[in-house]
Amino acid sequence: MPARKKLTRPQLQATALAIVDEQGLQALTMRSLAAALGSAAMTIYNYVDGKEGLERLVTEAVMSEATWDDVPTDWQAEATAIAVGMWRAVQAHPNAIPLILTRRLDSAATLASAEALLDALSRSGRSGPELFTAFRLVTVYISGSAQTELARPDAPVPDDFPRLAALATTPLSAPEAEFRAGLAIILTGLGG
Amino acid sequence: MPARKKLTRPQLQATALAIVDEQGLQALTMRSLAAALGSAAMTIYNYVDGKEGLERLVTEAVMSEATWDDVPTDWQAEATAIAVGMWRAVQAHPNAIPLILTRRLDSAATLASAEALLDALSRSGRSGPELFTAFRLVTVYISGSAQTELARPDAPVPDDFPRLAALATTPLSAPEAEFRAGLAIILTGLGG
DNA sequence: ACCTGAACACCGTTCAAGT
DNA sequence: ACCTGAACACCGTTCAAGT
Repeated sequence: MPARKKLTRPQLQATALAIVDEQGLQALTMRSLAAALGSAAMTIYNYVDGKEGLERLVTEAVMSEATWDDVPTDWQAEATAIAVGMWRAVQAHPNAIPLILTRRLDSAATLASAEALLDALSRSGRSGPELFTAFRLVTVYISGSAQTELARPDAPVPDDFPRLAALATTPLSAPEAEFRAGLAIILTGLGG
Repeated sequence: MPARKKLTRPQLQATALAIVDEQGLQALTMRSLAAALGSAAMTIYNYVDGKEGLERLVTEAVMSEATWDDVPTDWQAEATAIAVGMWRAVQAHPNAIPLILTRRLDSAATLASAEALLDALSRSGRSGPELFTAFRLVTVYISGSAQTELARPDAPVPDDFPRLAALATTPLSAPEAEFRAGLAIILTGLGG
């Protein structure tokens, strides 16, 4: 009588993401996930390759949420649509952002978005190293944008930095508008 | 007879960074740092605000290494020099990159670089929200570039992603050349 | 003031035993 | 095959005691 599988990977994935969304990244442990699923801690190891595999499950879940309208347009509009789709997926799970920033993103879902973006960028006429540079620029911008707070320190800026202090008082536009504005500059540089 | 200070913050900082550089991020613990300094684990708490304060010490150490030549030139050349200086500081400490990506960078050293970059960008004629967007774009590109591997998955790319597969075989230019190429596109978009 | 060892409440993971 | 509890080797941090 071989033991039946008690859980499924999608089940782990959904529960793990829920824990991260609701209680933060540090609340996701082998033990907490197992408890939420009503099983023993060691059971998780039958579905996932250790803690790192569990974290990969979370980044996959986030990136697979990326969607965009696929109406045929010029390459800039399409690249924008895909980049915004990926950005929105990340922003929907702020607690997972440190994972997105530090883990390798090579799930099928992420690769599909990357392939679509690459296709759009190739229609700018680039190929080979130039295409690679353009692709890297846009993807780096997407992931880097996840960490918006980098630029805006939350502690008061010392007086010796007048330009930063002035920046701290300029009104913010909405996060997505800000993301689109930076992206538009990149696309201009790419020959928009 | 009040107890004398046994350690100094710069001493902690240098030792912590050395541990990260030589043994990786996971090797930096309160206990390992204390042992390297010949004192008890709890002593560290007299110099630093817990583990998070210790990590801040490391990011400060890395970012304070950023330098650049300050010869008067056009704003694009100056922005490039500063950005490359920051990029080099980060690349010199690859094991610290996850910390750089996820921790708030508000040490005086980082703010000084940011102020200089902002000054260069303001000479493009921008101010207010437009200056903010330009600044955010460049800083996001710098930090995002720390994670170069994002774009290039190390596992073989599945056949359903032909463009990514093709990209995986295009020759790499040197990392700094790649960084500069992307930055040049951004500066073109900013009206180079 | 600053230092320290012991103890506490956690981790991820190994191991041996169950079905 | 898959599940599980106990145990191991760690963490960061609290506490009480030293100087």
